Amino acid sequence: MSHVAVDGLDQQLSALDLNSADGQGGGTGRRYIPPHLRNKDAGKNAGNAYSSSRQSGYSVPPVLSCYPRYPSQELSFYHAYGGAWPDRCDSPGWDGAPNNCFVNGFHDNRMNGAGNFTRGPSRSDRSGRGSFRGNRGGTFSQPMHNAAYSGFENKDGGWNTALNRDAYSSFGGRPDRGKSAFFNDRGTGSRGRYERGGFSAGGGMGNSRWVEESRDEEDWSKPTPPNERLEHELFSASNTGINFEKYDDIPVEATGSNCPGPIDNFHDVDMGEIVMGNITLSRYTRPTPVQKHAIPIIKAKRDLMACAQTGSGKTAAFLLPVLSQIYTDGPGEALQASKTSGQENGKYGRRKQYPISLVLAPTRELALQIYDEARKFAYRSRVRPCVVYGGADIGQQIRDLERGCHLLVATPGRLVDMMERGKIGLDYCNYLVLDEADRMLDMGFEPQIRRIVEQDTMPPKGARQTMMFSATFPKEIQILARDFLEEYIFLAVGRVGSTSENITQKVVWVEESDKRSFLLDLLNATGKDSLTLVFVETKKGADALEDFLYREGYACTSIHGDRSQRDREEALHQFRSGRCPIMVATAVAARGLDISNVKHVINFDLPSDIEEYVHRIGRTGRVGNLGLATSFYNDKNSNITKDLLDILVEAKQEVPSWLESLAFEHQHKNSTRGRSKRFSGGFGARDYRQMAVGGNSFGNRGVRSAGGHGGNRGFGGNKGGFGNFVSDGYGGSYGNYGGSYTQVDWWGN
DNA sequence: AAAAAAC
Repeated sequence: MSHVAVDGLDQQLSALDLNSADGQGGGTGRRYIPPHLRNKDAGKNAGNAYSSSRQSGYSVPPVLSCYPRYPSQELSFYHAYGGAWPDRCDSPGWDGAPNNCFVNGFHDNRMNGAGNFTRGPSRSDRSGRGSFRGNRGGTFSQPMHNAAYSGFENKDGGWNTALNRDAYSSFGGRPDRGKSAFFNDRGTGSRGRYERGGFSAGGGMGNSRWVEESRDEEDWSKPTPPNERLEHELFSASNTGINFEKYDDIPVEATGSNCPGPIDNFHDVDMGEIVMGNITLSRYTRPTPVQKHAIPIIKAKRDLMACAQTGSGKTAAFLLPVLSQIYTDGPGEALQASKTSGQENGKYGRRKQYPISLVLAPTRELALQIYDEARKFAYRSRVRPCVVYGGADIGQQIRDLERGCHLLVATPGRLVDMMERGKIGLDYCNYLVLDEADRMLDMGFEPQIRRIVEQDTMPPKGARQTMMFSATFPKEIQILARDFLEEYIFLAVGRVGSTSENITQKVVWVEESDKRSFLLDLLNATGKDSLTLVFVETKKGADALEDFLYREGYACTSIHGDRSQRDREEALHQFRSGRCPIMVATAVAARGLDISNVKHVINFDLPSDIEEYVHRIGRTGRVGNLGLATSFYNDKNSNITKDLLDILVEAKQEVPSWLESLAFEHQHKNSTRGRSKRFSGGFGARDYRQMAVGGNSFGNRGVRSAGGHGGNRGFGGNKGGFGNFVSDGYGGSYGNYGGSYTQVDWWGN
C-alpha cells in the first residue's frame, strides 16, 4: 500500500473546524477536576467543567470531520474496522465482520448518547454499570468478529473432547463423581485433614491443619480427590486453549550449554498425572512455542531467561514445569520449617510460611491473574497457591497464607512487607520466577527485587532455580538479570521484543487537540462485542478521558494506579466481562494481562519507550488471534519514532511515509545521543565487553547453538546479535546507530 | 513534565 496516503494530513487537520481547545489539557481556562476528587455533585460539576461548549465542540460530526482527513488510501483503513481490511480480510479473525457496521448511522447514535447521558450517574455508580453504549446498540447489533474466537475453540475438539471428561480417569475414575461421591471420595484418603480453605479463592486443598497431620506417606505426586464445584469454578471459564498450531515454524533460539531440546507434545515430558489432568481440564491441546522449549528446560532444572512474544503462553510455560517438579519432589524441608516456626510462635495459625516457589509480578492485577492460573494447575494437588499484593486487606492475605502456602505469587512491595512481618520466609524457595522480568528489573523495581532475592534468606543462585520471562528484554536488563541466574539458558521465541504479526499496527498522525474526536471515530467503528483498550500516559489523563467518553455515552471504565484496588479490580472485571467494552488505562494494564477478545488497542498517547509499546499492543492479538493496534502520533512522540519504525518494519506492517521521514531526521538529529540514563554513571568497560559478545549466535537461523552463553556472557549487544531473524526490536537503538542504547523519554529525561 | 509498587 502506498505510503503517500497520509502526506498532507496535517494541513487537512488544521483545516478542520473543531473546537480544539477541548482537547485533553486544552488551552482554555477550564480546570480539570479528577472524578475521584469531586464531591457528590461531581457529576454535575464535571459536566459544567467541560460545559456545553465542549459538547458543541464535539457536536461537529466526528465521522464526517474524520473522513476528509483521510485520503483515499487511508479510508480503507477505516473501512477495515468494518471488516473489509484489504490485506487481512481473508484471515479468520476478521472475515466474520459485516462491512456495514462501521458506517451505519453511528453519528446520529452518538449524538443520542451524548444527549442522554451527559449527566450520568456518579462515578461510583457507574463503575460497572455502563451499558449505555450497548443501549445505543441498534447500530452495533451485528456481532462483529465473533468468528475470530469461535474458530480455535472448536479446533480444540479433537484432543480435548476425547480426554476432557476423563482428565483424571486414571486417578481412579469418577463415573459417579456427583456431590456425594465427592465427599465420600474425599473422606477416604484424608479425612479430617482438609477443610475447605476459606477465602473465596482457597484454591488449594490444604488448610492450616494439614501440615501437622502430614506424614511421610503423603505422596505429593498423587492427585487429591476431585471437587466438582471447585473444578467447575476453575475450568469453566471461557476457553483458554491456545491455538498456536500454525506457528510451528516460529523461529526459536536457545543458547546455553547442554540445552535440553524442545518437546512437541505435553506428553513428551513427564509432568505427572496431576499436571496432565489439569492441562486437559484447561483444554490445552498442544504446547505453544515458548512452552515447547521452556518446559523441558525448566524440568531439567536449568535457569532460564526467556523472551517470547506477548500472548504466547508464558505463564503456563513456567507454572506447569515448576508445579510438576514440586509434585514430584514434595514439600521437603519447607514442611519441617513451617512446623517449627509454628511451634516458635507458640500459637496455631501464626506460623511463618515457607513457599517452595515464588512468582514476582510488576502489577497487582497481573499477580492475581497468575495466581488464578496457578490455582488451575494446582487443582487436586497438595500445593496451595497464594497471592499477596498491595492495596488489599493485608489481614485477609495473612490469614490465607496461614492456611498454607507452597507457591506464592506476589508484587514486590507487599512481599517485603510480609517478610518483615515474619509471615513469609524464603529460606526454602527453590523456584524463583520473575514474570515481566524487564519491568521487574527496571529502575523502579530493581532495589526491591534485590532486597527480596539477594538480601534476605532466599537460597543463592545455583541453589535455587531462577526463571525470567518477558516479551521484551533490553540489553541493560539482561545484564542485570544475570545477577540472578546461574549457567542459564537464553531462550528467544519469535522476535525478541517484537510484536506478533497477528497484530495489525497502524500509526496515524493526530494532533493533541484532535485526539478525542478521532478516538470517538475509532470507537464507533468497532463492534460492540469486541473490547477496546485505550492507553494514555498519565493517570490524570486516564480520568479525564474516561470522563469524557462516559459523558459521550460510552460504556467505559478506567484503570490506573491512583484508583483504589477495589476499583481497579472492578474495572478489569467490567472490561473482561464486556459490560464495559472500553477501558482507559495507564501503563498499569500494559503488561501481561490476558484479556480475551481485546480486538483493538489504541495508543491515545504513545508511550515514551518502545518496550512499553510492545507490551501494550500485546494486549490484543493473543493466542493466535488477530488484533488491531492504532497509535496516535504527533510532535510529542519524536522520541519513539525510530524504534517504532523498526518495530513496524519487523512485524511487516505498513509504514507511513511521514514516519519514515521523521525517523530519518530524528536519527540524524540525535547522532550523538548518549546512552540510557540509567547507565550514565558507572557503566564499566567490562559491561561493554559483555554486551559486545555473543551476537553471532543469533545469526544461524533455526540452529540451536550450544555454544557458550550460559551464564556469564552477554547476548547480542551489537548489530549482529539481534539484527537478524531473532531481533529484539531495538535494531537501531542498540547497535546500528552508535552502539549505545538511548532513551530520551517524553519529558526529556 | 510519569507509571508502578507497602502502609
